[in-house]
Amino acid sequence: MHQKYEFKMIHSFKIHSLIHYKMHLSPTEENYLKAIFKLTEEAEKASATTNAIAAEMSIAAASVTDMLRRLSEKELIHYEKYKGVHLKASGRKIATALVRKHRLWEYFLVEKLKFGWDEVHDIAEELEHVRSDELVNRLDEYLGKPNFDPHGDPIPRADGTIPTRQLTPLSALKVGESGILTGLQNHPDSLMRYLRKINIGIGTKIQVLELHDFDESMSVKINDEKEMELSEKVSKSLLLKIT
Amino acid sequence: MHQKYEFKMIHSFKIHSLIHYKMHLSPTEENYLKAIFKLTEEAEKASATTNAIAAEMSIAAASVTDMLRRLSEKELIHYEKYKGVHLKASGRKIATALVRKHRLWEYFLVEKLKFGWDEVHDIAEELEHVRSDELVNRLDEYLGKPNFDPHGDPIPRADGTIPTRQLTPLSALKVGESGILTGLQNHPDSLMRYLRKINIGIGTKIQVLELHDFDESMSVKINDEKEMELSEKVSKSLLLKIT
DNA sequence: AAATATTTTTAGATTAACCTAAAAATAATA
DNA sequence: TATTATTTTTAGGTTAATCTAAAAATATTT
Repeated sequence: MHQKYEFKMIHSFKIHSLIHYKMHLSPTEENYLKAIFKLTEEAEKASATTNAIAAEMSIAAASVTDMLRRLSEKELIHYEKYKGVHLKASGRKIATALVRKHRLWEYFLVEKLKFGWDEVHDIAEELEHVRSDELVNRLDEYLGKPNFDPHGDPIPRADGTIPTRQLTPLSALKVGESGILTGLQNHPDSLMRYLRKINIGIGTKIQVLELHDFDESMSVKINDEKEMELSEKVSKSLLLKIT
Repeated sequence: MHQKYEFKMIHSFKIHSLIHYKMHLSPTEENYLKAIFKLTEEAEKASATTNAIAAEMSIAAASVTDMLRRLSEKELIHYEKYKGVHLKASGRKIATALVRKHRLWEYFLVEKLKFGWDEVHDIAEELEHVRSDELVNRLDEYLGKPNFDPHGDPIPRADGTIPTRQLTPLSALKVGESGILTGLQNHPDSLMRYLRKINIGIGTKIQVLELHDFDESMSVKINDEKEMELSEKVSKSLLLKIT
């Protein structure tokens, strides 16, 4: 009898640290990993603060602390009290897979279902939590294994690597230079609705005609046709492939 | 001051009974409505019992009672203690919309992503909870507004109506008669994997060659080519359009 | 109709994910 | 460096959705 209990105790270490076929995370937990990914890897910061995560997710800081403790127990993040947080390899893997799913679904929504690029974010936010590797792979195949989503953001590949390109913000161009709009620095709804309205999108050719040093705005020519003014804020948000 | 409070009290009735632009339900609540729909409308029963719902959803009966109280408060179901439950119009609307979404996604998965018909149920179960009317409508359009899903089940239309057909179970056919497999009485995974294995699917022609009254099994000819034996259980599950 | 069996509900707990308010730790400033 | 401000954590509470065990209601059988 005593032997039996001892046997049991010796083997009572944490199982999930050995068997990690597939950890089951709630959509909420996945969203935390995504937020941390965005604040660290994508923004190239060493670590994310509790407050930054709270702001990113629009929840109270106390809730974040709570969840960080739990994600830390699951070995998905590296977290020390008061010291900020970053992803461990296992957490990064899950986060990139989520970004991959999100951007593939956005591609599907725009290319196949003909949604506008400013309409797809919230829907993809839900679709990305559907759990099926087979689904993602077949979707990828069906869409022709795209490398960039409708906003020009890179779509992480199945192996976790992320396609890159050399892009230049429109604001860095000199008079006479031109390029093709290929990505955005960031994409708040307001910017995307604005670009849609003035008919600028991924693939649009933009040439700098004139620079106004008073407010850093510029006059540009769109697709060799229309002329227009772009503010500093907009020109800094547009990433071009130089032609 | 007193007046002000009185004014407030007079207007403090339940708001959700007036403003029902779009009630926000959790996936869990949606699943209860779907289960009740399946047990009443689809099975043509007057009402569903607590135990039946619990069995359908694989949860404890006590949990069901709890939820029935809450769905009843939201005016989605008609529920009296110990008397069983059925959907109110508002609940039925939500349930049919869910079935519509589920079956459209199944159609997408099979027709576009080339999944087998026995692989799509669980994935569609998640996809059906993605909340966007625009998405469903565009998906419907993209798929060519299909009326039946890959299992032959009717896809409810946007207006809530459900396409119908006159189908006959294979078990009711006499020797010599034949038809095209057009639907299934029910579709447990086991049946679908079996049918896949023996190469029978929607559209397959089946002709009765011989009836064996010992066990109610039958010999049939498949697509005018292959002969095989089908058990009573299988022949009762296959719904044909008589040719 | 009484006894027994079954179904359903109630009571009381648990867990995840949030919250607010207060306390503690860290960072910034005088 | 002492004080003040900010950030983060802790403490304690809430709600949704589940559970088990016990009680109550309904149904079935003798």
